[in-house]
Amino acid sequence: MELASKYDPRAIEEKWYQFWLDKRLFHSEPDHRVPYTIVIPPPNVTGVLHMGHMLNNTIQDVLVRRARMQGKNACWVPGTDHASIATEAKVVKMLAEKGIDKRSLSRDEFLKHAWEWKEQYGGIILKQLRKLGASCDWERTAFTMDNIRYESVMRVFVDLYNKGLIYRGVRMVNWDPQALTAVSDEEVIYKESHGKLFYLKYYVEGENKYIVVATTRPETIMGDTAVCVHPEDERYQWLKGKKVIVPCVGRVVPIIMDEYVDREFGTGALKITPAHDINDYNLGMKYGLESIDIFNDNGTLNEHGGKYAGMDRFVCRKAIMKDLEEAGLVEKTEDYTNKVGHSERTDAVIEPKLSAQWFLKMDDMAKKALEVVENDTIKFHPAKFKNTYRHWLENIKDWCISRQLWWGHRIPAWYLDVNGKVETIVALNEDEAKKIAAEKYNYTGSLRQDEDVLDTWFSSWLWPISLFDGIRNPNNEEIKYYYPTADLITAPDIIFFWIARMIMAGEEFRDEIPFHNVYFTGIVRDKLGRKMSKQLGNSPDPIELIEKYGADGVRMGMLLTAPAGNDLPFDESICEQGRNFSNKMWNALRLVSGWQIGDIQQSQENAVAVQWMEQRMAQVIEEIEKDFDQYRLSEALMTTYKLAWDDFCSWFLEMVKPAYGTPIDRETYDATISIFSRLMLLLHPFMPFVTEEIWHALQTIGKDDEKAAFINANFSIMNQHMPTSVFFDQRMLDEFDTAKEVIAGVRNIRNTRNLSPKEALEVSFIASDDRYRFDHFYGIVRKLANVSAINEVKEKPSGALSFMVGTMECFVPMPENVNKDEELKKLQEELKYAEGFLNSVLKKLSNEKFVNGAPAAVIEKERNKQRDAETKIAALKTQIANLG
RNA sequence: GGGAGUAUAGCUCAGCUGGUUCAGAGCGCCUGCCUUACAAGCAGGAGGUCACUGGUUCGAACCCUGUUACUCCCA
Repeated sequence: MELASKYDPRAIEEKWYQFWLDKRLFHSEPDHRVPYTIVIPPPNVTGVLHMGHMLNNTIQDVLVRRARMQGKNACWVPGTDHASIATEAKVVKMLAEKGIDKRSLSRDEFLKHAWEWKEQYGGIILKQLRKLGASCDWERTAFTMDNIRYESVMRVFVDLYNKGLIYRGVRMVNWDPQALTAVSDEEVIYKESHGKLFYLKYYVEGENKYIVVATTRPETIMGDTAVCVHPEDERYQWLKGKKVIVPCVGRVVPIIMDEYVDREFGTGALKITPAHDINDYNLGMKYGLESIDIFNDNGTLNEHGGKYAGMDRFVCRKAIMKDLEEAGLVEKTEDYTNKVGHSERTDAVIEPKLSAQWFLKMDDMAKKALEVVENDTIKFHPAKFKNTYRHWLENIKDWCISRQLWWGHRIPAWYLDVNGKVETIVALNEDEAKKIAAEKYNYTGSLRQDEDVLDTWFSSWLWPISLFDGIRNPNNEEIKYYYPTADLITAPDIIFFWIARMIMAGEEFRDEIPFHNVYFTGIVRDKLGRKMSKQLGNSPDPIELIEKYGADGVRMGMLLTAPAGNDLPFDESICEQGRNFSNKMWNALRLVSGWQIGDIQQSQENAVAVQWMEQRMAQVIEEIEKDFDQYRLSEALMTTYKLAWDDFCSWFLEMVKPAYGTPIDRETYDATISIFSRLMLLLHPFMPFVTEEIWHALQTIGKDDEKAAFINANFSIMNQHMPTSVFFDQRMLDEFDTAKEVIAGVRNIRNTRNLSPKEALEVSFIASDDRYRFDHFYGIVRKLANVSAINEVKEKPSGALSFMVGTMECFVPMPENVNKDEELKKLQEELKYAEGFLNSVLKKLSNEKFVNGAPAAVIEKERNKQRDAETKIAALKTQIANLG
């Protein structure tokens, strides 16, 4: 069969993914094997694949595929989350485009549209993951709002409510006036913004004096109910006990004195608006101030806004400043830069707002969640994220879990009026609630369900448990088998949103951690170090990248520059390296598949080549295993890459490659196929497609009749056993390293002296010491450096060029055209370096403190260095003398 | 404002417990090659005051002081 000289991934990748699916090779069921479980960080159901997903899921796939090949029962569970705010926003927009106003719909009607939308457009991302090669168990695909997950959330809510951990209260929340919902503290992004600091005059009641108050938000003066100064501020002692008039509004409010005030900021006087600032709110509680809410939910002013009622908050700011100016109530205006909170979802400026919300108490859960990370029951890779984690958990606040939306898990709380008092019933469903109403309150009328839904994270925090139905059926076989999961792979920006809370849920509902290791990926940035985002348009389309470089190429590109926890400056050209590597492997296959096998004896060189390659492979496998143990995936890949490209292709194949038109012996051929196949196994987790293709080809070379049967069987590289490290002969590897240097030395001389590679050279050497013996490799040196003879000599042959391998001097005959001055110069430079080095060693050895203080082994090493340097210097001096 | 992290070759990163000729890898770059698997390639080569400063030590890229720059998190 003829193979194309360039590897074309397209058809091949599609073919094998379908093959894996057809044979259900990704599917897992509990059995006697050791489980290896990963749950996917559920992407937003509205999302499309971006580079962050590519990185994240490539890493997961590498780990899962490796575990599977190590004989574990690997299970990677995929799914999506319902993303309340994002999805609702999309559906509202879609409806608006059809001319439908959300407000004209009932809740049920709206949800019907939302589900339709989800069925039609949601989850594209999961299909895209297939192109990447993700070996997810698709039969287990879950959604945070499917039946099992929905009911799990309900149960958890009821349970926590009954434990007294969930409560409803009026609190200051982060209000998103665009999405019309509260968002959690974690969903607020603070951005630097250039604004103004306005200095306003508050006249003292009944006097012609005033106090100046600085504010960035003059529109909130409608809600002012006090002015606060520091009790020790000498400038304001005269105000004690007095009242001031809020400019424009005319309201008379008290002066309060509290140490909270920063005397350095502005004028040291602070206006207090308890309804619209969290700190003001706290002061309001402390001093019993009135709280006047001046905003509507959409960020316009309400009836308390007086003449500004109905105006948007930012329009109002301008209008009110104009009026204040005209009334002479503005002292001055300064430019001012401060951090303003924006909604993570809509980017709207967050409005602190008092409202009734549901909260989950965090104190006890936080304690447990912190402990298991602190004591390494759960390991973080890299460990530096423990600091961030600790800091958050030690300063944790209760979690606001309600959202004023329709799309999501509706809060299972029902209200009823009993003797003019509102009672709350929390139950799994309305029937249960009615039962309770009847039993507890003897009430049989209708109930009113809470209008709000739960924060999306309130379902994702259960993910590792609810995926295996462990909330509803805590003792089922699957949860017992798959939980706790092995590794969680995610970006550090959701360490609080998700990771911490999953740990809490694990402890709370299963009394067990949800995973053993957390691998933090970096954030994918562009070449300029900017975060990739839709707005900037600096993110390449992953699907286009895959079409261009192949999934294998892109996977390799992503992994190569992605050490754990480090940001990843992504440049498309690194995918090229991956594509080139696929091509290299492909061409190795082309070479091997073209070999004719002859009925001949294995040569000594080939025998040694095979032996050496086996040793080298064993050595590298050990390194790879170490890399994986430490979650150093990019290093593991680079190590494998070099084994394949350098050791296997550049060295081994060149050693055993038969001359054109001649056959190879059976023994070497079989060994080559075996080594090549194992190489593909090692590489498979990183590059699943090309390795499956080549592996299959290798098993069936020259056996066309067996091919079909082979494919029909469930043979796949996926479930072969990953080679493990075995004992290897270090001496042999060292010997080869010497041979390699001899070969490089000869090639270098050819290169720099313009000697044809076709002309054979004779090499001789003086072995000063046994460390540099390379007896087994003479034949290989002859073949790879085109050397006609290798002779050990006692003295330097006359008329020869030389180079050194360690302390061994090697010689090749001096070509005619050699430039003696240049040779001399080179030798003298080398000599100078060697003498300098010797000096530094001698200095150490003549230092009494060193000789007395350093361990014996270190001193011995220094003495060896001294001897080596002296040998080398002597050799160089002779060479110089001979030349001159 | 509080906390954390990073700084090593042109770029992206390794460098473990301070001690081999320890200053490394990949990419890029330079030179020469279309040598019957591969130019998506082969062979060879050049590149660094380990951010700066002071200290500890017989010995520092590594430990400690301070400085600077950048990044992230929290308020």
